[in-house]
Amino acid sequence: MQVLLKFTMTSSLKTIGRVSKQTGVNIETIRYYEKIGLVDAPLRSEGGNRLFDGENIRRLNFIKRSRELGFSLEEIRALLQLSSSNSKDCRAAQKIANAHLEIVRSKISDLQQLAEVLDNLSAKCDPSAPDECPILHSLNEHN
Amino acid sequence: MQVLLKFTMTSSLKTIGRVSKQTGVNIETIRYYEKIGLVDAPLRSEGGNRLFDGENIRRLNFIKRSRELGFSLEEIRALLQLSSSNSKDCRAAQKIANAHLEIVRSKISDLQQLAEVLDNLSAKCDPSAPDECPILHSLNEHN
DNA sequence: GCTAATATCTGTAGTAACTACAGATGCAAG
DNA sequence: CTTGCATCTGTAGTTACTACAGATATTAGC
Repeated sequence: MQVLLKFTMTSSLKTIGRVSKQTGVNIETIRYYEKIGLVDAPLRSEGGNRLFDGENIRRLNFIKRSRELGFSLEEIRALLQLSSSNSKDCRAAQKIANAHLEIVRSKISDLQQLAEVLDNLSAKCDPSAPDECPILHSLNEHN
Repeated sequence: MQVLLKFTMTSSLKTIGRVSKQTGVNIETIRYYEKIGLVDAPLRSEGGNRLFDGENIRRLNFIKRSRELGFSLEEIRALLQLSSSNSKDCRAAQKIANAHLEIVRSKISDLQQLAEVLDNLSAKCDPSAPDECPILHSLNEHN
């Protein structure tokens, strides 16, 4: 009890709702990250509510930013390890980022081809012509 | 039995394995499509094995091509309806395709931004510098 | 101090579009 | 007629969450 008071004075622990608002990570998602061991379990109040310290929050922000860059949770798990290890292995981090970049680039290329095909199909459509729709036709017949 | 024989003579029914190879749709996936009602249940042999006719196979090809264009199963469900309705509603098909095209374009744009950020981060990396990795740094600090 | 309202808790089930089994049959070839 | 491959059903796993239900915790107002 006294220990807890000391803590709140020096490091201002926050409830999950506040943390969620501050980091932009959904409450359920925070609990999910804890469940799969992506973040450490935070302290608890007497009644059992989670209380997050600055380090907990920093990690959530790290994850949030990484997700925004499209990293998978497993990639993030690796990045978090690199980040917290004292070696700060830049080479390893770069490797993960480059592998991810490759995937992103190949997705872009796939989607660009898709967009072109779809665009062509749609352009050929003449809604006033009652007979055959080029889109449905193309899906029905093999190229 | 006689009916079945007649059928096999005129329309050459195929087992799921053959159909899978012919269409490139996985066996389990074919069964899955049947389960969710995306394709009709095919005929069955006396022993209970599925036997696919030409129409079954045409539908699977339609779905395969649509998936390759990135349509969701629900979009495909609608396209299949349009395709089999006697109206052949081109306007409706074009609407689905255009909506899909929009999504694809916005994904491309998102991914391009991602690629740029990742590329910048990776480029700034100097693996020989032992101290701070720009990637990890960027993920740790808020922009 | 007490009550009402709000926040949080755990645990489970649902999402999309499959894939991967296990254990039981079907079927075709030798 | 047996051996072996193909199929069958049904269930659980995948990714990264989200959405409950029903039970407590906490806080604000009186």
